[in-house]
Amino acid sequence: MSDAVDAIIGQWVAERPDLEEDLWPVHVLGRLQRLGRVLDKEFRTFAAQRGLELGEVDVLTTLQRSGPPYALPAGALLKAAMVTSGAITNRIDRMEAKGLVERVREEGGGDRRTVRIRLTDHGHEVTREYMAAHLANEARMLRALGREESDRLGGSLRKLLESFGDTSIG
Amino acid sequence: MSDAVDAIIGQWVAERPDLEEDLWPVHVLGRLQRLGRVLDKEFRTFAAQRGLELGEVDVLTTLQRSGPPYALPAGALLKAAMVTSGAITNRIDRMEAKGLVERVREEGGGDRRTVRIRLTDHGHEVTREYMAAHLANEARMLRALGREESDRLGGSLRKLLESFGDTSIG
DNA sequence: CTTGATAATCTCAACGTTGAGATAAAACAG
DNA sequence: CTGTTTTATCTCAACGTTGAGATTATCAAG
Repeated sequence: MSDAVDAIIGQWVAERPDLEEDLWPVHVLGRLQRLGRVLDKEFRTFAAQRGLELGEVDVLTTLQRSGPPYALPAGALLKAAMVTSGAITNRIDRMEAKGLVERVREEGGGDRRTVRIRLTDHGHEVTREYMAAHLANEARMLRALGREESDRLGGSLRKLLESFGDTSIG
Repeated sequence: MSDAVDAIIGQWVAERPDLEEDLWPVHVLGRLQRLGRVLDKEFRTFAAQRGLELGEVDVLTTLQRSGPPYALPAGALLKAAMVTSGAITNRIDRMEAKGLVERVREEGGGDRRTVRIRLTDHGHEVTREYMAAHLANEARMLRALGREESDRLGGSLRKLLESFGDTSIG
């Protein structure tokens, strides 16, 4: 069997035979790049059908899995999401308007620069429903691979992420 | 060893123990999503250091590997790049201004709707230099994995891409 | 031919992100 | 204390993409 990346590599070998020995990384990184695009599209559509932006899902799930009191500083969210400060401000503005989160400033002697983003009751409910549907969808997407090969694949991907220094959430 | 995704899954298990059995797909898809972001950033920086946008590299390499006459209709480019028509028009506008490609309309009895995008001599040279540096960079990125595990990993990723129906370039 | 449907590209406003800079608070040094 | 540096967030213009619609050309029927 062959996929789109095999076709691309085939074209390269035909056009630039001198590169053939150097094309092996494309089997991994070309596919990762392509899978990134495909998954991004898939997840974006999935979120849109439920009235959410992918970046908003990111914030919702980060807050939910952080546990009580389901509130994090904006800085923690932008590191977890790997985006810039402008993007987080934007997302929170939108989500606050939707009633999914609320900005909470420290009351007592806390740091008055930080703004904690807190999941509202509505945000909690939306996130719970979303996660259930999302996990079912992910399981479906991996049907072709099976549990055993998925585990092996996950192991190699972990190794790769570690080698890139991606060892903590934020 | 553990990576950022292990940390994320650990948080979920602590907060929602009832989901534990359903979290296994995250080991694969969560890492793919995260790798997508990391690689995107890496490749984007790499391209920017050479004065190119990632989307422009996409067009350049697609044209180069397509072989003589190094010209494709705009429609072929947008399918290969998995973007919409507006994005391709934009990219070609920019790249034409940079002298990397040129729009060529069919002369004789050809289809006068189609616009062929042709790599200029300058575009050829830029692409050749870029590919050499890019492949060296990719080999470096996979050092931690080694050739053998890279091949196994590539095989599983191919299977996944095939199951998503990603089996041809256009 | 003529009509209608399909196809290829371009146009343009809306959208989310980036990245530099502004603002304000806290931490540190003298 | 006072002045400097660092930290946390917000502001805003520029950028690339999306997605719907416009334009122009081809194809299929009658």
